[in-house]
Parts: sequence; C-alpha cells; structure tokens
Amino acid sequence: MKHFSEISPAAERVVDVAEDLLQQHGYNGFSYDDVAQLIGIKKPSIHHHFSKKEELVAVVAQRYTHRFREELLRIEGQHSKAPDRLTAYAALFERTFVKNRRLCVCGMLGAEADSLPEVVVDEVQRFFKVNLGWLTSVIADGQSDALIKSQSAAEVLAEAFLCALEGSMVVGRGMRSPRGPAEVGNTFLFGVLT
Amino acid sequence: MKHFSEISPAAERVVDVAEDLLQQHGYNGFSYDDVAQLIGIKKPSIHHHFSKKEELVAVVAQRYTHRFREELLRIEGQHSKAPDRLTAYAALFERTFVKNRRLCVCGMLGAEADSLPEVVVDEVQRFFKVNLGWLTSVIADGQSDALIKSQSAAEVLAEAFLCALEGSMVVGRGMRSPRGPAEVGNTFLFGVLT
DNA sequence: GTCTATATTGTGATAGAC
DNA sequence: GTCTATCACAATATAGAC
Repeated sequence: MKHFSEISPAAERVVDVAEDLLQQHGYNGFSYDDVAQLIGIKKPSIHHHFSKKEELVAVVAQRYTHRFREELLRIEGQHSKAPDRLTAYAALFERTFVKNRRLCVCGMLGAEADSLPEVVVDEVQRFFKVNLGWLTSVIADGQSDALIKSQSAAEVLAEAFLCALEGSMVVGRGMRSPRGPAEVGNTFLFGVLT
Repeated sequence: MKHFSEISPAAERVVDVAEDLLQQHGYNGFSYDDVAQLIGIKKPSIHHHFSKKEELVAVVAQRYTHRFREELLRIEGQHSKAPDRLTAYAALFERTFVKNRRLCVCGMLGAEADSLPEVVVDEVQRFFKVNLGWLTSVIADGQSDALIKSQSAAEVLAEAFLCALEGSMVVGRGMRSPRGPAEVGNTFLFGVLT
C-alpha cells in the first residue's frame, strides 16, 4: 500500500480535499469529480494520483491515523495526569466536530465498513486499535495513581470512552445539535471514571 | 409524509428489505435495484410503492422509531427499577448488532446526515429525541430512588449513555470486533452510573 | 401491482495527447 | 501533472402497457 509520506504536493491536495468530503458525506457520498472540482482540475487528474478510489481513501485514513498519533504524543508531553490526558483526548474529537459537525474519518468509515474495500477497513481497524491501546494505558496509569476510581478493567473503560466520543459525533449530527464530544467526554470522565 | 401503518403488504416487504440494506450499507450504499432483486421483482415496482428514495427511507426510519417506542413500553412493563430498564435498553441495541454487526438505522443515517434529504434527517432527529427523552426520565427516576448514584444532570447522562451505545456499533464494526453495545452499556452502567 | 422500455445523469476508470 | 475524449455501467426516475 502506498504511504502518505511519499506522495507529491499535488497528490496531497487531493488527499486534503478527499478527507474533507469523506468526513462530510462518507465513502459512497463523494466522487472523484467532487474532488476534482473542489481543487479546480479534471477528474482524470485525480486518477493519475490515485488510480482507484479505495487507494485514495486508504491513504486518507492512513494519514489521519498518523496525525492522531502525533496528537497523542503531544498530549503526553503537555499533560502528565490521566484525567487531563483524557480531557485533552476528547478535545481532539471536539475540534473536528465543531467544524460543521465533521465526523471522525474512521467513525464515518466504521459505520460504512460493511460495504467498504478491505484495504480501507484495514486502516480503520488500525486507527481504533491505536486509540484503544493508548487509552487503555492512560487509564491503567490513572488507576495506579488512584486518579481514576473505577476499578473496571482499563481495557473496557477505554472502549466505552472511545465509543461515547465516536457516538457523540453521530448523534450530534443526527440531532442537528451543537452538543458534541467535549460534553459527552466530560460526563464520562467526571460522572463515571473519576 | 406517508405513514408506515397505511401501506400495503407489498410496500411493507419493500420497507423490510430497505431497512436491512440501510443498516448494512447506508443510504448511499444501496439502490432500488438491490431492493428489487432481494424481493424478486423489478426496479420500477419499487418506484410504484415509493416514488422517491427519500420517501422510502423516511418511512423506514419512521417505522423503526415506532417499533422502538413499543420496545420502550415493553421494558417499562417488564422492569420497574432504573438500572434494569437501562440494561434492557442496551439489550435492544445488542440484539440489532449481533445480526451481522447490523447498525442502528438512525445511527447509520445520523453519520450520513450531512448528505441526506431533510425528510430523512427529520425522522432521525425524532428518533434521537424520543430516546433521549425516555432515557432522561428513567435516569431521573433512578436518581430519586438512589439506585443511580451519579449526581450529574439526568439529561447529560442520558446523552452519554445513548452515544456510547451508538458508538459501540460503529467502533465494533470498524474493528471487526464481536464486542458490542451490551458490553459497553454494562461498563457504563456498573462502572459509572450505579 | 407488476412489467418492458427508456430517459437522464453520475460513477469509477482508461487511452492517449500535450 | 493535466488535459480531452470516451467507455462501461449503475443510479434515480418516468411513461405507458398488462
């Protein structure tokens, strides 16, 4: 599979626009022509960079996961206590959602996963694994430090937290509500975990 | 808007199949021809029952919400304590998910809401409002009876619970994981609320 | 209620010139 | 890297016969 770091600047603009359309309309909700028109070039030029749609979307998801990992590192550098790290984590989702109720790339693709090419689902799976792994270790640390009082297994708490954040974007969009991940994350953290 | 209770048996079969396809592939992921082939008739026959796709999907969502309300009533009849009612509520989502990781109709439509006709989004919004209203009153009752210890506002707890359940289907599908709403609901209920 | 036939538009994708 | 031209097909939707 092509790697996002090895693509040209022109191809990167394609990925930028595709990411945006994906978050707003989903895999089956945008076309090569939509991407082309937003950039201001023609459809076959998109095929020049990514011959198949599944390749384009897989690269979008791949880069999205990479950037998420960079953010996780940044959070570790900026916050040392588990509750602060989890609040900052929820803020990542909130930042996406406040821009026109954009969905998480992998939340959208996760919903559609049943009718998606395998290369795409593989990337989605990787995103969730990375996030669950990180959350699990942060929560386990919080339990050791007695900053998180719930004694449920860190792994299942991590999953519930991630699900609440992903779900908040879906529900917030479906309800046309301004309420998003930050609020739901807060409820979870201060009504449940700590 | 057409009401699901006033449609013919033939039209109802169309709604049955459309609901299924919707849960598996989303609004933009199934076609009139898919519906026709699964029933064993031709595409224009579907148009005879529902001239536009948005009308068909709106009726699917409408009936889905109605059936959900019937289930909520049933839960009220079978369980009197708030935690039991919430566990039974999570089981509704689990029942959907265990069938080939099927998504909640309105969870799927909520994710896609940005590129959906307004008549459809209206129904999705109604579904979430109905569910949040019911959950809020159940949780408030549980707080009065001291069966739910969290003192956060019932409304925000309701939203977090619903988001966790909807999100669990999205994440479970994206991870190709068998873990679903029942487990996440459990974590929320016994690690957070009670 | 179902069909055949068809209009119209959009889609992912390719060939080959510049 | 971008273009024009084009293909093959699938989509929603309509007209009109049975």
